[in-house]
Amino acid sequence: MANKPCSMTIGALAKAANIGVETIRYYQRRGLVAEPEKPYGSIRRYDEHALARLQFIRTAQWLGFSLDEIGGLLKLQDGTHCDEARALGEQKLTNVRQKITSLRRIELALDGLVKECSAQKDDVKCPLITSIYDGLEKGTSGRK
Amino acid sequence: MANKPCSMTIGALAKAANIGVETIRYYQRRGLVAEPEKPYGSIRRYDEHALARLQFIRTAQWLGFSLDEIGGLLKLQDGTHCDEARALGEQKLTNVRQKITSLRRIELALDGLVKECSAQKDDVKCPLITSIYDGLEKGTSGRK
DNA sequence: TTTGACTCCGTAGTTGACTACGGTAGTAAG
DNA sequence: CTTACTACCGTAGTCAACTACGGAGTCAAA
Repeated sequence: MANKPCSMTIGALAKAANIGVETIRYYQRRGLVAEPEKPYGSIRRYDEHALARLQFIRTAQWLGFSLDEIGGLLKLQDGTHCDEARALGEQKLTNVRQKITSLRRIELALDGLVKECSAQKDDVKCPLITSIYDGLEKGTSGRK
Repeated sequence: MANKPCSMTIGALAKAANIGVETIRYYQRRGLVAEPEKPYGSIRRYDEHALARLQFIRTAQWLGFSLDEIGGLLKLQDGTHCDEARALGEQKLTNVRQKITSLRRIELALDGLVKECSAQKDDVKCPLITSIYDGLEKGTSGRK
């Protein structure tokens, strides 16, 4: 479990995480990733923890969490407020489950649409579009 | 197959579609819905076609399409571009499935975290949070 | 006919998540 | 030591999708 010191500049970190430097700085301002100490008259250095955190953020983001929510998730990390952490975790879990349910409905709907689309040959109307028009019974959602 | 004229003001339309008036006007500016003729010195009236289109937009939005993409879908309406529509649908479907997969991984992780957290209440550290970092192998993530 | 709600329209503000700019200061290759 | 990159930092701009504002016109009930 030993690993090299692995200290990088913000540029190298950005490259490693496939994120823009400015974006990292933006996350720092938002408090999502820490700014490491800056040695007097020198430059900040980042390690693989910073990288892991950036990757976490990207993943969570892709999953549909906002940066604010991700901030909440990340607070689970310091472990100092286990109860709070658990509450947050539970909340997120509920949230995640809702998202899964919602996405599954969407999946079903899209799958049906695409299949109908492939099935129809030289019809005048595209079933995908007509179906969207006809409403396809979505969940309890308005938008987003 | 006959239906009443069903002409509404923009306010009534908004209410019927459960959308703000300003949002409708915004869609008009974006070219997603048409502005009906305005009788000299009077007010525009909207029919059930306008309503259908608004619902189409909302549904498509729920399916994960952006307004630009929706504009694209609407241009395919004549039905002669079914293949294109299907391609768009398939793309979204893939996207949705990736999200579901990832969310299920996070669901597992969160579920584990919460359970462990309840199990050992007054420990100094929640030993589990780190596993969010390790546990999320995610797919090919960039973002969004 | 008055009054109050609604329409019209252009423009401007908001939110979330970046992305760019510009000046100064550190760093690394030759 | 010079030169060419970065890094640092604050501030400002962008993009999508709204949302609000203000003033003038229109409609409908009392």
